[in-house]
Amino acid sequence: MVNIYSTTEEKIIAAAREVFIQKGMDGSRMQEIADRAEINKALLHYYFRNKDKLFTKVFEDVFSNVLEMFERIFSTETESLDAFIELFVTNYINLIRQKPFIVQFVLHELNQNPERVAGFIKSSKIDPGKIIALISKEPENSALQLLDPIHVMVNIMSMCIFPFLARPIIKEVLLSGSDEEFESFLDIRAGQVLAFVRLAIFNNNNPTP
Amino acid sequence: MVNIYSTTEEKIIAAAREVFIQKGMDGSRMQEIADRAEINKALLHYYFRNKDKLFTKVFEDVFSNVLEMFERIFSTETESLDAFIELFVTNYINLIRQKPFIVQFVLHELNQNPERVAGFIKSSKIDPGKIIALISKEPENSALQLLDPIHVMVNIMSMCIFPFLARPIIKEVLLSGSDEEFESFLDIRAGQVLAFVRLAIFNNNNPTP
DNA sequence: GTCTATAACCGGATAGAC
DNA sequence: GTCTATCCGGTTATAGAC
Repeated sequence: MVNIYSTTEEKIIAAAREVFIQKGMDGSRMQEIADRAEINKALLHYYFRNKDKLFTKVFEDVFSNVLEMFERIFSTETESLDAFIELFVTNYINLIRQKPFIVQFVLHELNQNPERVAGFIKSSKIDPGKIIALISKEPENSALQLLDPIHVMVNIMSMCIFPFLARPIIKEVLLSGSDEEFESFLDIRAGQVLAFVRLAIFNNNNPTP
Repeated sequence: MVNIYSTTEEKIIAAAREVFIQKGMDGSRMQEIADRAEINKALLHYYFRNKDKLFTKVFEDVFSNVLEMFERIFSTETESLDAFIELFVTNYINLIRQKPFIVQFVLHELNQNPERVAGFIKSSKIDPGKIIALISKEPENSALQLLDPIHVMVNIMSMCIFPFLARPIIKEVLLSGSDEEFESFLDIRAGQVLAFVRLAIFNNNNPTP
């Protein structure tokens, strides 16, 4: 719930985040946000003139979390493609695991408002060209000569993100329904993805020495 | 748009599907559905007592599309794991490409109403155990001894579905923004996923003879 | 079955006191 | 800054004629 020691504005944002994430922009009610922030509705409008501005604020806060992590990863110097992929996969899965709601929230907004989200990414310091280049210059004996670097990039992202979106299906249908089992699934997820990718593109399962 | 030769009920469902898919349950207006079906609002309530019942009807129709395809795939006898994966990947990507809206729609409902969707799947003839078993009994020299079959299954599904969810990001950030380029991306997607999976689990890129 | 008109309600937003 | 009270537009849903 909402920390009672924070300022009113922080309480509002925290409450709004909870509600917006769970119900989406259209499904959320200003009344519910006010209740959860333990203030009244009028005060919401005092701090953020209307629902749309409040939503935008919350979205930008949440999305900047993702962007910062990406920027951190993309600006880390790595000695090899393998090292970069390891960095990417482990950090990404870790972040999402800590804040699983992010994925759904961003994806929903992505489809309501594609230009806005794409704009955010483009105006960040993230440069996917860097990895595409890294992948492209792998030695000729590697499997990467058969694969399009962009598809490889998409493959890696897919495997990191998708399980969090399909959580209920994985939990109920592939596993046997318990939360603990899904957590165990996540415990080994990064390792499994990494092994899968290494087998596909380096033909072995060894990290670069 | 809506076929003028269909019955009123069909027109309503077609119109409702368009609107619900684009705006979600909460974002949709009965008025817009009525306009698009070229009838008036009262008639909506005559055929489907309320918005919720109409939504449920539309969702069940759409979701049964996916289920039928899965059931078809899962009941096809294949001679090898490789053949099964090829069947799965190509059919799945094909279906989604024809009806890209399905993914987002199902995923949204999945998170609003996890039990319902999981229930649908469970009560279908789909048995993921069959593939898990197929994967598990691969020869000992295969890479599959290193990988958890469930994760392999999730990997394959992720790579098929995710691109349709992240479409705007792939289009704007990884490609250079044109729809044609995204379509070309999709043209080779099934082949790329298949090659990636084969490299990972069979150590080569050859279909079973 | 289909329509017009309207009831009933809900939710975002504002006025104005403190 | 925070509250109570209220307005007002929009949306679902129904009544009732044809």
